[in-house]
Amino acid sequence: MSNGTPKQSVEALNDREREILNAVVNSYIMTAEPVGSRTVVKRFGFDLSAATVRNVMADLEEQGFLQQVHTSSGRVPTDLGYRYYVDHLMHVQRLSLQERRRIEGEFQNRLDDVNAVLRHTSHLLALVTHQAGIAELPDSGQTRVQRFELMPVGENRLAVLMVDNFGTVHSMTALLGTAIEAPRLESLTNFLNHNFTGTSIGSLTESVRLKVGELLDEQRSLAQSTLEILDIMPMPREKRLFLEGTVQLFEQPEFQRLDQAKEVFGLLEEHDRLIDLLRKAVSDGEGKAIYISNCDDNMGSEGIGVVASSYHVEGKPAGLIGVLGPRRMPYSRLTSVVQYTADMVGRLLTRLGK
Amino acid sequence: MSNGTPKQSVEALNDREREILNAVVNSYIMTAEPVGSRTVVKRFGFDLSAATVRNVMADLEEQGFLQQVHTSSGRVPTDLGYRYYVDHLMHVQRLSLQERRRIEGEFQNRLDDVNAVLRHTSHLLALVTHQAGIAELPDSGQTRVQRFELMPVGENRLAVLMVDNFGTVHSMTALLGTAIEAPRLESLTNFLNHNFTGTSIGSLTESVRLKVGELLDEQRSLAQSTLEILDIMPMPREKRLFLEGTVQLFEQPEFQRLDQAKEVFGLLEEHDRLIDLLRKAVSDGEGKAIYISNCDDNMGSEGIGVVASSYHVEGKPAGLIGVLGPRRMPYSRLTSVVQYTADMVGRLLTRLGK
DNA sequence: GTTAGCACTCTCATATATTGAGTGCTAAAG
DNA sequence: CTTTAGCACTCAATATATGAGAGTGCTAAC
Repeated sequence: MSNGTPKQSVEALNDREREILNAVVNSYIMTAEPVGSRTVVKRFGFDLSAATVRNVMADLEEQGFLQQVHTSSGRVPTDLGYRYYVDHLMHVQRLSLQERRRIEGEFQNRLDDVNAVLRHTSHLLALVTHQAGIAELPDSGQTRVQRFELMPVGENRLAVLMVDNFGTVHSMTALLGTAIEAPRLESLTNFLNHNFTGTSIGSLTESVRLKVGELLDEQRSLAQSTLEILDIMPMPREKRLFLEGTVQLFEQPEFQRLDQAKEVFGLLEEHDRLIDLLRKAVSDGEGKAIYISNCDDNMGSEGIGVVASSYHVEGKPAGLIGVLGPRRMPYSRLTSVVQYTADMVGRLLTRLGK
Repeated sequence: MSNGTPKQSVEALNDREREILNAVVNSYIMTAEPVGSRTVVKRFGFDLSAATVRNVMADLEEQGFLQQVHTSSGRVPTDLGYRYYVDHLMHVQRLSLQERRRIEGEFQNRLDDVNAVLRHTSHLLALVTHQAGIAELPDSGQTRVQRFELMPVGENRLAVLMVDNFGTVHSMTALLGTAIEAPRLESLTNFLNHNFTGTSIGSLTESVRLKVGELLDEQRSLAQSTLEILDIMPMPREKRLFLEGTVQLFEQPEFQRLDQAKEVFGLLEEHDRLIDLLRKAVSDGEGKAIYISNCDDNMGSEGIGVVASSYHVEGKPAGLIGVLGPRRMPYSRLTSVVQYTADMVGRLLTRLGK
């Protein structure tokens, strides 16, 4: 209604508008420079005059897809512009055979450990995309207990070891009030293995709690001990993601300004927020899993973009991987890289999980 | 001899020179601005005229302690100037009771795990000093094997668990060529525990290799298996240090220039280089453990300073902690903070190591 | 609907003057 | 011989003017 408000009501653009928007975004992605009307006709061979393009661009600006950094400079895509580009204009670039080979090749060696796989993944993503590569560890709902082992450590400390279905060993230390004697320890171990093998890590505490209620009196004390241990034991609050290639980000022209750079730097330190962004990408991006920062959600993540994809283990979504870079990123290429990599990771981990 | 060469031959400064150098360094540490002669007399109440101070400062420059960023600006300490300040001028500021209380208080809770202790330490250092806090894990020579445990994982994988004297559980996975049957596994475990309990982690592989030579034929095959496992098993190449508070660095005015900032950022990513710097500090600093970047050793660490201290476990140096910041740091305060913290950490870990 | 033309705007780079902090040097005072 | 006052000089930082270049919006003509 009012002056500056874009009329999004009819989001349908006509062919010419779409073509020009596409051109502007593409040009901006490549050069990081504001795009003018002349540039558009020249670089993309439009059979139109600059003046015409100018008119169209003015329309696009009115509709909120483009933006002038100042009166009379070229135009730059807004977040809405990117969104439209990503959702309707961009045609996902298939990976060349060469690129696919490269990714596959990188996954050939040493695949014996979930951590190794995902560290490698983040590294690979960073390498191939020249952005920051992120890889989240599998959801604790997807990893299941395969076996418990208890080891006394010192007088009143107990190491609780748990192997999950991926073969990763989780170790936690519990400080006990009273020492536990050897035979009791053994029966406790048996009790744990007998009752909780196959339980997902995420619901472990819950399961134990439930089980205790069901039990006969004879086993009650065992169960009680279990609870005691699990209560004291800090739940595996381990590293949740791998992050690599962050230095590359600061090569990008948009992060040359120090305030921007500092913001991103802060973001990279907070892994929880990174994971939130990945999640947001997957849910926002209608299958394309692209998040583009907009000023609305003030997550302190202005000016960045995220391409993410979830990897599946045994058919179920287990975790996320992705890349983070400036808002101006070659999404058309990145989406396929990320998706392909996610495929590989999923297949690998499925095999690893037997 | 030649023009610009400072005559370090007689490093002895007279009282006035020392006082003025001290004033300049102190002023620069506080303000991060080049210091002029007038500033010195005013801020430090010298009973001299600016002109006199000017002459002295010119002398100090000739001797290589001060430096002009350009003809006719105030002076700034050189690395040599800092070095002299740290070694001869600075009087270590004792910690206030309040500060000591704070540090002690922070170490009261949850001290059940080496990792937790050191993560906490780096965090604390960052918090108290407003610089980047670093804490290295105990030297692998100091941590000794307390117990082994072997668990089969899947068909041909073996989880090797090792508890060290601090109660930390190290777990590694070894991929085996052939499956190992249960009884053999047990004897292997016994073999390991019997022979290698008490060995330091650092020399473990070495010890095993030696032992194999000494053994009778009957036990030979066991030893052989051990070697096989240890060879395949990647040696605990775990996280070696904790690092926190890095964001604060970029508040400092010296890291406002992007090229400088990027350099430091790169340095922070490379943990090996950080540890080298800590070591360097401890060996350079004649008991004060302060490293000041100078252009000579081109470690890519221009413009930074490090205050470090080693913590001792059972009387022997086990690891390093410290802070990293711009070269201009309030060393007089930091040294005591770091040393006091190192004391605490050492005591804590000694208790933990029984 | 499209285009050419033109006036206008704004950034960027360059040149120029001004100010202020600080220096080096010299000559006089202690 | 040491200290100081005075003065000319240097240099960074700031503001100011200027022109070029890129790009726009608008209007009138095709």
